[in-house]
Parts: sequence; structure tokens; C-alpha cells
Amino acid sequence: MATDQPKSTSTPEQPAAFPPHFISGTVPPPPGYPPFFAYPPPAEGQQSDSNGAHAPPYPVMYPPGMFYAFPPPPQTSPASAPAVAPRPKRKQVKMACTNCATASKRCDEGRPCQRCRKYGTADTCVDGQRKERKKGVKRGPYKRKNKLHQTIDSAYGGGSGEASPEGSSEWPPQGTPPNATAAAIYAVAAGFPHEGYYPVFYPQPGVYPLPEGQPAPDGNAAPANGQPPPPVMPFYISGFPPFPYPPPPGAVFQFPPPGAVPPPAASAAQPAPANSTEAEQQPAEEKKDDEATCVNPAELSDTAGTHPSPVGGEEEGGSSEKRLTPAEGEVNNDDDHNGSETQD
DNA sequence: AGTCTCGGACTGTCAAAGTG
DNA sequence: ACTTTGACAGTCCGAGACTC
Repeated sequence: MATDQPKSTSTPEQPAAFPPHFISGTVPPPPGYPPFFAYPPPAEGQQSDSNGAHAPPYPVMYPPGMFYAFPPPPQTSPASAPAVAPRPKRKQVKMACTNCATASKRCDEGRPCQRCRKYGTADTCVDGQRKERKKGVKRGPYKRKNKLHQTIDSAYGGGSGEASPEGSSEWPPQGTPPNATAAAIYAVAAGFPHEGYYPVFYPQPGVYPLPEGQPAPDGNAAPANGQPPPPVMPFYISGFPPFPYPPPPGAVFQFPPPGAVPPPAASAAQPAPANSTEAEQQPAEEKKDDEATCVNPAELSDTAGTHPSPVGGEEEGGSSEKRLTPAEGEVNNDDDHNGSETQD
């Protein structure tokens, strides 16, 4: 998420692909419901890693009836765009040789560097002289960034001149989101103004699956496939109780419909977010996008590394970039002289 | 096709500003 | 003392121009 991204490493054991925006906590579920599991919120002063995950992994207990929400990882490409392999983070040499620096080309630590050897300039392949940094540069007071805003800001495009919580009276910007992750951001922003704990509700056991075409209790028509209706803010943790542990594929997070009343167990403990109606005003297409952000808890439980793609699958490549860690972003680190020097 | 040029995105570093 | 932030200094991607 987050903000760009604190360095971290991921291991194969690390649960991957936690979907965008809801890092939820375990709530003591009603009878017949499984424990809910997720990553805990980042420790104070820390940020989630680029997986959007925090160690240790689930299950973790949160305040009863609560889940922990934090902003989704930035998405590098619109959902509508074809999936694109995430670009690995660029790794620079400490000092490029004078030839490479002049040519603005990739250099390496060796002297002569590979490029100089390739072009026969090995004899002039020497380190340049690094200028001394300016000192005494006065700076204005710096503004501490709100973590959430910082995160969402980057998710919306990095903050440089783009819509952001700061410097804009309207946020999320009208007309957004243009893509699934942004929709998620929007949803979070609209319904959950801050990173933190929020109530979580369980649907009444037996509500789903619905017979084809039968309206859900909330009035939403059940799609022909009998699956639960599209998500609406805020959300239930839904599925087909009772749940085994880990939950079965098909168990999904689900936003309750407008006006839905949380079951007593949860609602008594925690009222629903007051401004959830904002999210309800999302255009239909945005809701569709939201679907792409639904969570399949089955994935969460899968520590073995065989994760089905989250809903939206491959097109979440943009997000997956963020699930990858910067460490592997360096995959192409310096031994990667194969791909990057193509034009030289 | 290979090489050169270069604008600008991106990265790493570090001093100033802020915090506890 | 330590952390956070912003900005400097540098790397190098990527696209177009040029040359053979």
C-alpha cells in the first residue's frame, strides 16, 4: 500500500495475494461461523509491506466484531488494461563509469564494465567523480503525512499533481474510480474514512446460496448462478455456513446491501459505519469493479503457495506487483544484463 | 541492425526538520 | 538521539535520430 513501499522481503511461505483493501481481523464469529483470519495491522510506525500483508500472518484476533481495514495497494495499471507483468524495481549501481554515465546507459560494478567491454571502451572505463552534496539548504517545515492518505494518494497515482486527499476538497475525486482497485479505494474511503478498526457483520446463516432469481432478503436479486449478490458497503463476511477451516473456495467477503441490519451479535457490539451510504451511490459499473475486490478467504488460508488468483485473476497483475516485495523486484538486479541492454 | 543522443522517470543518499 | 521528510545528485529506461 501502500505507500511506497517499505522494503521488505517475502518468502514462499508468506501468504500471498491478499486482496486489495481489507485486511481483516478475526472476530469471534457467531455459532457456525469460522474464525476469520487475516493479517494484523501494521505495528505502530510501520507500514504494510508491499504484499499488503503484515507479519505474522493469520489467524489473528481483533477486537470482537471488528475487522481492520487499510487502504489497498496502489495499482499500476487500470483494470481495463491488459495484464502487464510488473516491472521489477530498478537497481542502480553506486557509481556508473564515465562512459555509461555519458551515454545514460546501464553500468555495472565491474571495471571495465560490461558495456565498455562490449563497445571497446574498456580503457576509459573509470568511475566518475561524484559531486559533493549541497549543504545548508534551508527547508520549510515539513508536513507529516497521514498514513492512510499517503497510501491512498500513491494508490491514485503517486501524488505528484494527482488527486489526493490533501490539497483537494473533494476526495475521492468525483468520477473515480476508473478501475477495480480504485473502486476499492473509493469504497474504503467512502465507507471507512480512516485506516483502523471497523465493524464486521455476518450474514444470517442459511441466507445463501439463494435459489436462482430469488431476491435476497435485502432486496437484491440473486444472480442466476445462485451466488450472493454483488457487494455493497459495508460488508458481511459471507459464504456458506457452517464454515470449515480453512474456508472453502467460494466463500467470499461481501458487502451487505443498503439498509441491511447487522445481525444482533455484531451490531450490538459495533454499529455500522455511518457514511456507508456514500458507497451505495456508486454507479453500477463501479460495483462491478468492487466485485473484483471481493476476497476469497480460501486464499487467505492457503499458506502452501498454491493460490488461485483473486477474483479478477490475472488482471490483478498490477496489484500483484505490490504483493511482490521489493526484494524480488530486484530480481533483475545486476545479473540482468540480458534484457536491459538491448539497444546497445 | 546497430549505435548514439537525450529527456525525464526513477533511485539512493543525506541534511534539515521534527519528535519523544 | 532518533525518526521523518524533502530534495539533491545520480542512474538508466526508452524512444527517436543517425549511421553503416
